[in-house]
Amino acid sequence: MQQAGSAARVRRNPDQTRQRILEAAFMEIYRNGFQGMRLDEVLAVTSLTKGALYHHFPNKQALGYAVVDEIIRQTVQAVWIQPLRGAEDSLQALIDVIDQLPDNKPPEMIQYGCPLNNLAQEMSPLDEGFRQRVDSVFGEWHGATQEALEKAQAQGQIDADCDCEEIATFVMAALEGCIGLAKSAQSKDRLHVCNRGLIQFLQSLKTR
Amino acid sequence: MQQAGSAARVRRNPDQTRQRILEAAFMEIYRNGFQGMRLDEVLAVTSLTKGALYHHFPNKQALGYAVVDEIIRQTVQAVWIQPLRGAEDSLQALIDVIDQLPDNKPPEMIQYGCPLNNLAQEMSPLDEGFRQRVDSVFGEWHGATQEALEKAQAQGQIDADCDCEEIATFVMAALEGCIGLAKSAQSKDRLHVCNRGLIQFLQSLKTR
DNA sequence: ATACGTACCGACTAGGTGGTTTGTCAATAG
DNA sequence: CTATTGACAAACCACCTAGTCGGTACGTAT
Repeated sequence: MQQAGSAARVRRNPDQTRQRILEAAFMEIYRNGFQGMRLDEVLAVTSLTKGALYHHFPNKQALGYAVVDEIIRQTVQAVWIQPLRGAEDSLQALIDVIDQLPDNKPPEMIQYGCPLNNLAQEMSPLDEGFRQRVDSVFGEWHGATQEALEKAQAQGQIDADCDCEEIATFVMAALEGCIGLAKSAQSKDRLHVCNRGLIQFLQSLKTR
Repeated sequence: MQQAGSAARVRRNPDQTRQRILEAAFMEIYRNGFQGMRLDEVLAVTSLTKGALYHHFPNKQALGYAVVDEIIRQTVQAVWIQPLRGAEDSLQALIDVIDQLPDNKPPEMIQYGCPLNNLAQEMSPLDEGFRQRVDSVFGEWHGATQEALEKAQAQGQIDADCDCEEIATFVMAALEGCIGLAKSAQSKDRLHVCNRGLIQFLQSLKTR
């Protein structure tokens, strides 16, 4: 028995410590923005100290970058990219993901919006490093969406003269806009309404 | 000759002083967000002092509220609402405004996005006062868009079974999404692509 | 057992930031 | 001309916050 207090954190586990910092930082950024995140709050949540944080990250900016690269990117992959890969009816899969969005991650999504877009809007004009990382995640998402549309097009579900790359861009934009409007209204119903419009658009692409 | 320095600011003009503070604050908020706006920077830009600012506004929050109520609201009216009122072909007027957006306010719109949506995304979860004011401006915008669509519907341009209120919501959301994506890519071209998608959606509503 | 490097602690610092206060001068009323 | 109020100046304060630094304890190789 070498220590009395904080018995739970058994021994040293630097990887887990780093991960805990990342996840706490993500939540703080999600709620308050990057500029609004306070390192002291991250430390309070994790029950760590300045020493631990600055051992794992050289400064606040690097912590923010790591949150984008390691936390947000994975979330986007899980929510938006994985469900499309391997779906037979990829257009329907896309519609399903959008349709089920309001019920998948409530109420945080309504209250705080999309973590990726939040950072994009806050930091893009202020910090080129953030902008590039966020844009890179958008790029992955865009690629998966485009692929899904092209597959549907190859199957004859979508008009052959549709530009799937442009449509994928618009779908992403519209979706972020829907989430953003719902957030500013703090209303899940508004998200439903908005998403219905987006699905209506996707339906309008179908060959008849 | 009662004073040597600062000869330009002729005499006292409280209304103009207040307006200068508001406009400088707007620009700082537009660039850095509300939390990122520094009062000292507003004062430096206006060549005023703390005394002047706190004479006209009780605190930073009230200044932010006034920026929404007096600056941003007017801008939205001028850009989005006025062009729709009184147009004969209101659907085409809507399309025109969207289409000409990238060339109307460059490059600030690309770099910093939509002032209204920026504040919505940053402050909605953090400050209910901001949220309500921003939501109210969105409401005015929504109303004008809905009216334009309903007028087009009454003229038989749009399918009778379209829900113009819902479509208006989606159009606003998609537009904000387009601007946001363009901002995160810092690319005017991306805004063009996105807007094209939105216009394609509006065209798809037309009766044939 | 010893030595060394990694992981982490926690007090401290420097600079920034919203807000306060006291004072000064212009404008206007009497 | 005088008194009063509004408009602003400028120094000041209390607090916050990112970042630093010397120290300590764990883990492991030797």
